[in-house]
Amino acid sequence: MELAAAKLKFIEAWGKLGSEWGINRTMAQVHALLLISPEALTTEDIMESLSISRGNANMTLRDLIGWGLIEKQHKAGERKEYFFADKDVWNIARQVAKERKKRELEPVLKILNELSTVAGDEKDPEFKTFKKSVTDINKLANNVDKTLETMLKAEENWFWSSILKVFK
Amino acid sequence: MELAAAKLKFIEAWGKLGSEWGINRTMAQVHALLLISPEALTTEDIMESLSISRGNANMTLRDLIGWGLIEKQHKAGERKEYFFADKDVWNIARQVAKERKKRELEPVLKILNELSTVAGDEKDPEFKTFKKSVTDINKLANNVDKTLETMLKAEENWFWSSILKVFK
DNA sequence: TTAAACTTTCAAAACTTATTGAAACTTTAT
DNA sequence: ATAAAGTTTCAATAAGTTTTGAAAGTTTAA
Repeated sequence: MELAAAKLKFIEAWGKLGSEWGINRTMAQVHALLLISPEALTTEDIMESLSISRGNANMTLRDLIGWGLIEKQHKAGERKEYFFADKDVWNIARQVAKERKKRELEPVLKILNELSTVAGDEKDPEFKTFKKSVTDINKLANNVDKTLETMLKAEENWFWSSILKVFK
Repeated sequence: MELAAAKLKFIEAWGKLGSEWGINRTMAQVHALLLISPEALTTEDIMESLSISRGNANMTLRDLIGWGLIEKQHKAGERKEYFFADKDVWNIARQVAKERKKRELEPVLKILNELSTVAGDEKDPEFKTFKKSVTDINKLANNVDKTLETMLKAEENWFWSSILKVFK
């Protein structure tokens, strides 16, 4: 396979994966483009490579900075802003895990805790079923939360060797 | 908090979480409703509880069956079909993990393997950067795949106690 | 201070996805 | 065989999301 074709395929696949995970396609594609680019790129470069408008490129770049996945770079003597992506895939995974934990898991944990306080008649099947589901989900969510917490602090090699050793 | 209010809140929260995870809101809500319902429900019950149309209810129920999250139930002497959800939260988590692995992770692994075969000049920064990203993502994805594989086979208590023990 | 270079914003348009509702279809009981 | 009960389909529509592009804003150099 040719490098040029492989790049296109990679960008496309990353975009698709992103959209299945609630990250918009363009954002994932811009990230992919920067990830495989050895040099920092300008807004213009990105607009051209992906055939997107200036407005779209600008918003997307801002979002990616907000997710901690890319950074601005200033080149001495140049007006233009350049963007580059952290190339360390473990950092990327941690950064995404951190953001999703904050944006999604934590609000859910908060609600589950509230819902655990519901009072009712232990003889009522409606109450019992509700309580059991909420309690069980709460436990699961807490375990996920603790595991993510560990992941955020961990070195890649240590993390996987620990997990895979136990499970092999 | 009142049981009735708590139920509504749970259904709403589950729906929101679903939509953040690429599962449509209605599907997540129907699942939530069945999860906290001690009895199997009819299409009518669901339509009414969630104020959705017959067509939508029918499609959503079919999708949930496709995900292995709910089942049809026949009551002796009744024409109507009833639906109920597996109440075991670990089973649900496994089922979701299994489907997403199949639908999302496996296609990505396939593409990554194709992309790893790309040939090029080791001195070319374009090539080196591309190759490194693809290789690193491939490794990460394989580790996730193995971990999920273990999870699919595991008992809940064993799984979490193994993970949390190592990480404490 | 001015104007060129560049960035940001946001309302409108394009696109995508979800939902409705009525018609077609299937099953069952008589 | 028929009609009642129930289920499924799908074209039309609604709702939601993303993208555009032009105007407004900002920064820099001369």
